[in-house]
Amino acid sequence: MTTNTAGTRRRDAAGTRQLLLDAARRRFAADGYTAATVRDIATDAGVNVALINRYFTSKEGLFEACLAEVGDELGRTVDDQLPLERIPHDLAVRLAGPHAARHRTQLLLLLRSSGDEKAERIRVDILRRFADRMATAAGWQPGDADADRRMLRAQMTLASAIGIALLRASTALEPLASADQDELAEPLRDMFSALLAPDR
Amino acid sequence: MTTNTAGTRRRDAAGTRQLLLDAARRRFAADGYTAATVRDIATDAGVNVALINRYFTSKEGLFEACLAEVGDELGRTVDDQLPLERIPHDLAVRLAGPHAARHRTQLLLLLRSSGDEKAERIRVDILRRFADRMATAAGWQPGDADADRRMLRAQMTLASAIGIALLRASTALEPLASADQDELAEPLRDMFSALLAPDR
Amino acid sequence: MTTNTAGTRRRDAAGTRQLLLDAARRRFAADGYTAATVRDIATDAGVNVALINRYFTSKEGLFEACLAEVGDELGRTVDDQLPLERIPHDLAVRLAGPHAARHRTQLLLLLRSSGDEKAERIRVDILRRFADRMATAAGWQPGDADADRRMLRAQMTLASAIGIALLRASTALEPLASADQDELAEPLRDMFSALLAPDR
Amino acid sequence: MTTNTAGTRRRDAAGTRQLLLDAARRRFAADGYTAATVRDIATDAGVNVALINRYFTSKEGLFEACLAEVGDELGRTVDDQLPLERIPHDLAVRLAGPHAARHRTQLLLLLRSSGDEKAERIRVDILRRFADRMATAAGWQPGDADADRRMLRAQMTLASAIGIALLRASTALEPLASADQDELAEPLRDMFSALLAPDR
DNA sequence: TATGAATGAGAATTCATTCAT
DNA sequence: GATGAATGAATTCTCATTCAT
Repeated sequence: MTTNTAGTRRRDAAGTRQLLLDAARRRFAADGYTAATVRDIATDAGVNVALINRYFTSKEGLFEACLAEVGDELGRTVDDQLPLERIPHDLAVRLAGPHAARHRTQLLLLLRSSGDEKAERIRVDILRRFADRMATAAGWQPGDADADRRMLRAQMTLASAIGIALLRASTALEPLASADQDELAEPLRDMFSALLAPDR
Repeated sequence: MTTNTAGTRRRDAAGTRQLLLDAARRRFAADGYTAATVRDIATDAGVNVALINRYFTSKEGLFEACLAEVGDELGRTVDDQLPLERIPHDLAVRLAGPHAARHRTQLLLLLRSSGDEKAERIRVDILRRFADRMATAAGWQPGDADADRRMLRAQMTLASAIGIALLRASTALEPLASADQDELAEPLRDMFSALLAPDR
Repeated sequence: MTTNTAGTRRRDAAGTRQLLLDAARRRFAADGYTAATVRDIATDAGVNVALINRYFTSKEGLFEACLAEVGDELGRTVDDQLPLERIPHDLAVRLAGPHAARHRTQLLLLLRSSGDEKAERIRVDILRRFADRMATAAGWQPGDADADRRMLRAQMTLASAIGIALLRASTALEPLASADQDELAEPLRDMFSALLAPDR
Repeated sequence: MTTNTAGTRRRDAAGTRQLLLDAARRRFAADGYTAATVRDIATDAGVNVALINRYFTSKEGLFEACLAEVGDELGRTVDDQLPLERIPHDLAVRLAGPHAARHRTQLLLLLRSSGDEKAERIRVDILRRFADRMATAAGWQPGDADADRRMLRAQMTLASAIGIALLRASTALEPLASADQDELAEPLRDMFSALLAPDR
């Protein structure tokens, strides 16, 4: 039975919703959509399973809500004006900084597919927006010559970052799995400038 | 499907086994371990479901066999002596060349986890061996100074490649999803030399 | 919905109770006991679900209360002295007259079973009393010769009437479903006199 | 575990299908669509629940199959040429004859609704066909003057018969519930001739 | 009185696996 | 070797009900 520290039932809809979102994001990111069960998520959240359907209609709905939340967070945290030089460091913080656990789920979720069309649209939108910002940080404009090739590079950069996050999270591959923020920063810097600033 | 003159399926254990392995690899790579159903796999292979358990004991066993096969293939195809300069091109071929469909499943499978410990061990072994070869191609030796930092770079390179493969396969993100071999080759070259040959 | 000047629902236990009874009767009659959900009923009544348990203890209790109310209404409206000749017309009014919607639920409810023993007893009592009144209207006395055969006829008459009500309500079977009061009256007259006045 | 008399698993798809259909018809007829559970049905049939989905896709599908089967049976057994005089007797046999249990479920099923559109269409079709045959037995032709009024009478006759079947089956209302074939035949005769042969 | 958050039992359905043929 | 019928565990979701406010 779900009890808060006082031993009484929690009665805070918004709080419960958020507990579910947090637990779901972790589970979906770590196990993938299908392998994550609503029961696991509810247990992690310390909340009754039925509340998932109450608040999010269905498992699909919960997944969409997770994606939407990640979209919002990335929209807020990834600053348009972040200069190119800061991006590798920013990503290293994301991958291995003090709040890596939460940040990493943002990236991982972008690789998790539920098969549902609506969720898929949200996911691709986020990826596209994220890549756009990288391109912008690299000083590229939509109308530039070679805009398409540059966008490809931005997307490859993003894909690489997510791939690194995924391999770090899901695989006991050393030294990658345990590399700390500083160890990651240097190669990331090399990689990013090679991809996003090839001409300099 | 292989049929004899009587029109019935040939009773060919090895052939049936291989049909299942091929179908399973595609499904596991595309859908992930949990989302791929043995029924789908058997149907794709044009074979009775029960044969999966007969030949591979369980779904787990089938997954392990797929991984093992990928390990063998990579062991054979990734040449020890492949010079560093050829690796980006080789990878571009893998990602977008004429047999990309089959090659890509090799990479994707390396990100698919079943939760089973034995499969996990196989998977990590393959990844490690793969990264080792890249490091070797970069001219690094196990005993070198900075061997650890270099191994990290090799693993990040591998992770990036897999991330690109995954995003291409699972997401309608253009232009990345449809980029052809030549379009991929150039940025891959930049990225690989930045990661594997930072000093030159 | 009854509201006071402050715009909040009037706190009127009796009124709320009645809103629930009305909504429940409609739902139980239309959908059957199991298919009718307490949430649907509460929503129809414009009332909080929990009040069903507060006022009627349980869904069972609400169903019993509906039946009891129907029993009361039929006891009041079906006049002992109603002459045989008026019964078909009375029934036609019930089935297709201006207040048919509400009247029909009375009949339909008599066919809806919850499986609960107490409700079942109420239901059978109502049916028996209803059939008794028909027999009485036909001029029969409990002690008559052939009392049993006559009671059987009265019950068959009742069953027929309910069957017609049910088929009209639940099935798009034309012309039965849309027949109006006058169209129903004539055949009902024939049927009733054949069953209840076979000797004349 | 389901075993036949020999203690071995049954391996007869058609037989198992039929066991499920029989059990389902009884349950649906007796309890209604919603109240009947697939688990009950499977247990009655002595068969694993999952086979319902295997053979009928869903509970809905099973219900449709039951209706379709009833439609076929009624199509075969209700003879076009059955003279009017035989119908009441035929119905008495159906309601209270030696195989009443099975026959009665045919009628009851025609009052059970699942809410599914397809099932509803099947149900109405059967009712219409059944009423048509009664009208034909009464010597009526589609083009007759008053065809509509006569069809109404045929449908009311059918509704009455079903109402009697339902009240007999679902309610402990004596003497109706226990009346035997002969006791039912006489009033049925009166009722049917009053409705279907009002002019003679 | 009324509300709505929370719960637990039970529903239908899916799926890997086993077994008889 | 191959087939497909049968099984049981697990999954998502619904629903009546209880509880804190």
